[in-house]
Amino acid sequence: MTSRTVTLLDVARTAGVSKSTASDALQGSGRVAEATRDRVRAVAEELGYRPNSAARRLRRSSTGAIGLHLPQTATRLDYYMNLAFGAVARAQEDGFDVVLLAPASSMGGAGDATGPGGASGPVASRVDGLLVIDPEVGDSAVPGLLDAGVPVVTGERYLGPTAAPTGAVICDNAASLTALLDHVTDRGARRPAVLTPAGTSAWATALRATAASWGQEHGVEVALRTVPFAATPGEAEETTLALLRADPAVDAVICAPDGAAPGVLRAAATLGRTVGTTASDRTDSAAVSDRTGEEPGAPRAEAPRPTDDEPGPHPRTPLLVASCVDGTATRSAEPPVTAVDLRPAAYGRACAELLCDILAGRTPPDTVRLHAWALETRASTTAGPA
Amino acid sequence: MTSRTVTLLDVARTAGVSKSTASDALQGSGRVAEATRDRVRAVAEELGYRPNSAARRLRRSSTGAIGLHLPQTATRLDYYMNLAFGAVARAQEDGFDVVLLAPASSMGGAGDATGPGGASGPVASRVDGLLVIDPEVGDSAVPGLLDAGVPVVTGERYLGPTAAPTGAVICDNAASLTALLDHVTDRGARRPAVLTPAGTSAWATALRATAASWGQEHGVEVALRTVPFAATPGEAEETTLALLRADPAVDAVICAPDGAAPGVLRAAATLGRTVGTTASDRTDSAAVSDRTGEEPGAPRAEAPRPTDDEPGPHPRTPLLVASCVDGTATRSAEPPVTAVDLRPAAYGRACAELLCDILAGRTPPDTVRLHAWALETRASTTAGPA
DNA sequence: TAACTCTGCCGGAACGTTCCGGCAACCCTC
DNA sequence: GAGGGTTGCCGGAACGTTCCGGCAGAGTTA
Repeated sequence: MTSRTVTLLDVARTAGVSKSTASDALQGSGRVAEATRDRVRAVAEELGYRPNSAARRLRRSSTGAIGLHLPQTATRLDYYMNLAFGAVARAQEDGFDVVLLAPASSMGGAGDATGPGGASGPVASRVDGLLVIDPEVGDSAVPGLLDAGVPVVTGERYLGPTAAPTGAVICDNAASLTALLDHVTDRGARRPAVLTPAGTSAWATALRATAASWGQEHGVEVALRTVPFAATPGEAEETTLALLRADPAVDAVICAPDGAAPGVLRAAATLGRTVGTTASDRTDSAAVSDRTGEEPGAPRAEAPRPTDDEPGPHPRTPLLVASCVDGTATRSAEPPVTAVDLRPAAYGRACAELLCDILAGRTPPDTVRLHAWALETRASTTAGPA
Repeated sequence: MTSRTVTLLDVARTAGVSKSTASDALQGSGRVAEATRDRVRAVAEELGYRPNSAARRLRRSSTGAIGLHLPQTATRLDYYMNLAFGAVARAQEDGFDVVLLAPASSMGGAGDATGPGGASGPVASRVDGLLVIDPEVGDSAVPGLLDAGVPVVTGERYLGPTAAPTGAVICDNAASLTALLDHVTDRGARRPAVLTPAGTSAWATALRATAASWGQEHGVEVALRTVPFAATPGEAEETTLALLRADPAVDAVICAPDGAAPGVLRAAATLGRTVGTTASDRTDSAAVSDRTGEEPGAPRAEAPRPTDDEPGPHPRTPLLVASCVDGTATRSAEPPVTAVDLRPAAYGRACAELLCDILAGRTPPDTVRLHAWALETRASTTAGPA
């Protein structure tokens, strides 16, 4: 247990070889006899040799890290948290660290010559590549990142003017919203509504376009309302209340942002609209009660679903509810909400993988890959008998 | 616009000084005439000089980055997202990058000698310091991080056996839960319950201890139930249902994990328990309706609160609901839930700041700082008129 | 055996920075 | 006008790696 950090030279000396040979042996480069290689490896292991990453990076002129930029508005979405950790896991496999970029960061162009005590250099000198997730045209940090001089992979395309081509992992958002609309019409909806996301991300843009075009193609009038990119339940509730009051014939609401979906459910409850296809079949509440109600003496409150015996002005058709993004909110809502699972962790992993492939030269820097989504059908659009 | 990257030597030559002087001029170190300093700075700016971080780090033997470890179970909590970005913002001010550590990562001890294509070195050689947030005793990654050989700041204390002392930013969780219990009893609760978090984090441990001791000190019997560290609404709902059925006298539920609070509300609704002190005063729903109900012709559904005209077995006292952590879930619940705002962004910032101070030698490595919380009183524990 | 081609290993030069010691020149002061 | 202090600048040596060119020696061929 030496106090000094053990260097490659120490390993080489102990193994009785030169540092070049030691390096080659450990790296697998150069020509080294198998016996020598094994010996050096053993010595390195025994001495607890840890390559100095700074030295290695200096020599190889690579930083061993990739930057991750997330939409600043999205701080509160667990979606991005999962995505981030997916990216971290994949990047680690190629030996890359993931550094979290501050939303305000960037400075890609030739601007500030690193002030006295100032922040370390520009992003280009600190990372080998960049992951830019759901880039918004309005995000001032994005253009600087896109031509920072390092390979970039965007999660969803960047719709603004762009100089250099970038890699991208994209989702077929048109297809997923179409699937959602098809699903609710299959389930009987005659007049669906879509709460489309505001903003200039490719995701939001595609959803708005699809929401508008799907109706024309199917001869169905689709009601449209816009909600913030990362809408809160309150905002969705407000919008849904206004929507359903203005147009009581609406029988399905597709809420794009996942976190906001509970708001749609609350609005439905307020207006006395049953959620799901056939209210009579719904036994979710009973199922929950059964699971927890093993204590025999407990007053088995036959509590009515808030939406059951509804004394509203006039009977209404049930309301189907779905979301374009799956997440904790949709999964754990009551009833659970049908949603498109974008599989954020896998998505982050795919982005990191593409970037790693580009950095390793395994694929061209403008490669575009498709990320698969999955429709999670839940009680909010089905009878869901237990 | 030279294609070659411009180095310090280029700057020095152009400015007509030696590289030493150029370095001193830009760093503010050494003795340099003011005129020279300005000239070098100007040249550097003009040439677009960017210091090579790898070289700098090699020379200074510092990496310019700090690692951030988050509880693996907490991937879905926006709390940690906010905390992370707070830390990033603060770290940036001292020129540090924040690298996101994979939950499975670590490898602090002398174990694996960086395999051929393997991940880059151990965490100690990649970062100058570590931020370990809400360390759980059961987290296998934590011990390795704590004695990785670099300064560590923990967010909340680590309760396991620890070799080297670390810095810490802590919250007075006992005080915050006490405040919550005092608050609900002030508001009339006679028999509060606490849904304590499972796990071995300092936060969870302190809450459990306080929940148990507060009752004794106040001569009040506090009902206790344990829920997962990052419980879902469904889990909280189930637990609350069981709790309220077993003990209908419970008139306040304090749910430790923020994301789970809506589940308590759902359980209350199911059992026909009004949430808040005086149900008759509640006008939240109407307020929402007013805001959205501009359209005059819209059928102004006089939808009853699901919890109003309650046909439950027998009349019940209203239920107060609160949470030990504030977040999107508590803020946007219906009604909004009183919670302790741990101010995660500021917390992350405080952790990063302490680590920066330690790394800069501005404070001893075992410094402990207190982070202030704030009680956010909301409708779930008040009459909340409008 | 001379002329080759491999194989296995090594020396040394980078990579771009920081920092220490030194060296002129200048300014005091007696 | 010699001694001592200060100021401004410089040369060079690290830091720990990778990688290129080269060099012995063994094996192969003529």
